[in-house]
Amino acid sequence: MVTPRERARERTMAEIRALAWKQVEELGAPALSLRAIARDLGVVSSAIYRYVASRDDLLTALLVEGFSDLAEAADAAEAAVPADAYRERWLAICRAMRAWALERPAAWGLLYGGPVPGYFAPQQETSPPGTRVLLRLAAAILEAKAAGRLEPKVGPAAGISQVSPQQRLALEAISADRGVPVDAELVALGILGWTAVLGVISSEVFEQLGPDGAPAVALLADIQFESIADAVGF
Amino acid sequence: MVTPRERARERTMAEIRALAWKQVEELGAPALSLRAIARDLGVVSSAIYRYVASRDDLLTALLVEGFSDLAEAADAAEAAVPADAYRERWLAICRAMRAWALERPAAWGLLYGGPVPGYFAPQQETSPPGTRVLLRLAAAILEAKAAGRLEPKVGPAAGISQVSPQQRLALEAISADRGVPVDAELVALGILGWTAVLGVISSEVFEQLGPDGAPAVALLADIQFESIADAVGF
DNA sequence: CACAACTGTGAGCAGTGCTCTTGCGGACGG
DNA sequence: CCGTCCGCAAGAGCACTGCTCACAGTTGTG
Repeated sequence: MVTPRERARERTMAEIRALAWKQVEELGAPALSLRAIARDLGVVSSAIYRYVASRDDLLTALLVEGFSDLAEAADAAEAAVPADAYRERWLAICRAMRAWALERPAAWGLLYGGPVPGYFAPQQETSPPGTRVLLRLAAAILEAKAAGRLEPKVGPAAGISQVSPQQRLALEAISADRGVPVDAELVALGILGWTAVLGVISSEVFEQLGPDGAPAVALLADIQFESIADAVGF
Repeated sequence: MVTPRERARERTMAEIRALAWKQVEELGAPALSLRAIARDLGVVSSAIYRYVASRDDLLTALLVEGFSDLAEAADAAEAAVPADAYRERWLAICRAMRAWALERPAAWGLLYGGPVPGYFAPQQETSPPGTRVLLRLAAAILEAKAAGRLEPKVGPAAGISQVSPQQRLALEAISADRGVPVDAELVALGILGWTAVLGVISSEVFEQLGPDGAPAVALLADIQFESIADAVGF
């Protein structure tokens, strides 16, 4: 039983989220203003607090929504690739992440940029959607490994350097927490890939390569993903 | 001829910058408040504007100072390593960057995190100090290559994938702009290393790996630098 | 129908960046 | 040595922010 009131409330909530995204994408995450949303909504400023407890509360909601949206884009891209084309699955996710980030740079900044001042994300809420993409990438690596189709080119997994015993213990404990027991070398490899991908995308989105560095990163993005895939061993 | 007045002014300026850094490191970059600085300085709020034109102006000054400080830390670390130990030079810079970032997380966020809302860095001012570290890393690669001591393990430079003709043209134009003509494969490799290093450090500093992901990244940071060095071909 | 829950109003507090006018005091030229 | 002038600080003020609270109106329900 859904009353008209509930329907109206839900519509208002959706409108608030939409306006909030608009603000974030136009002016950046910390410029998010509840009063401005109220104005756009044609309502007095204090009325907003009937719908959202605080600015941080709204920010958390956006964060969760953003992570979920990104994860769904990645999932969709991955689903379009045969399950046994491990490298292509991994690359498809990377490319989907990049496309999403370029389409919504401020949203990417909200998710993976520096922390918003004074705001600390409640990890119990943001963590599940926030790790979805990472887990998909990890799954591609694990499945490739299980199928004997992974030949890492760098790091300990390639036999170049070594994971110390303490590191091994700590890493295996962490992956066991996640429910998927894997060996330390693979965890190291997965995290290397993840951080490298984040670095590639963030460098492009945040324009961290000096004046005319941006076009270079743009040109190279796909080559970089391929290179990381090489390194991981696909 | 330096008047006492100028000395006093310079002292006040330095104090303002110090207080500003303190605020940035305690509360984050966008929480930087000129009024708060004035309070700490024991002066009325408007007096600050005798020293700094605007909040953005101060932010730019901090940005330049931060980049320079980081670059000097990196230079010092590199100088402690023999010039022909290319891999170690490159690793020393990476480790210095990470140490600096962990020591001053908010400062790292200011330099390499998402852009501060509403603030657009004047690239002509921030770019020269901002690219110093990148150029040092690039120099290590170039010199290693010249000495015949570089064997890339991934990407086009390893012959795995290819740089398209248009990409080659664009990349060589860009590196020519910088004054150092190098071939496209090396540029791709250098940028790959740079973005990967940024990704590793930012992931750790910004805690982007979920709840207990941070310790894993911390444990792995050095292994990741080694792996990236492997990939680049040191 | 009456009561209760929900929604919107407007005033108000404390904080922000930034501008403007006013006045003080040290530095400098005659 | 004195008067002028300029650098500095003060304080009021504008427009904005998040957030709270007492109040009024509307709507749903026992």
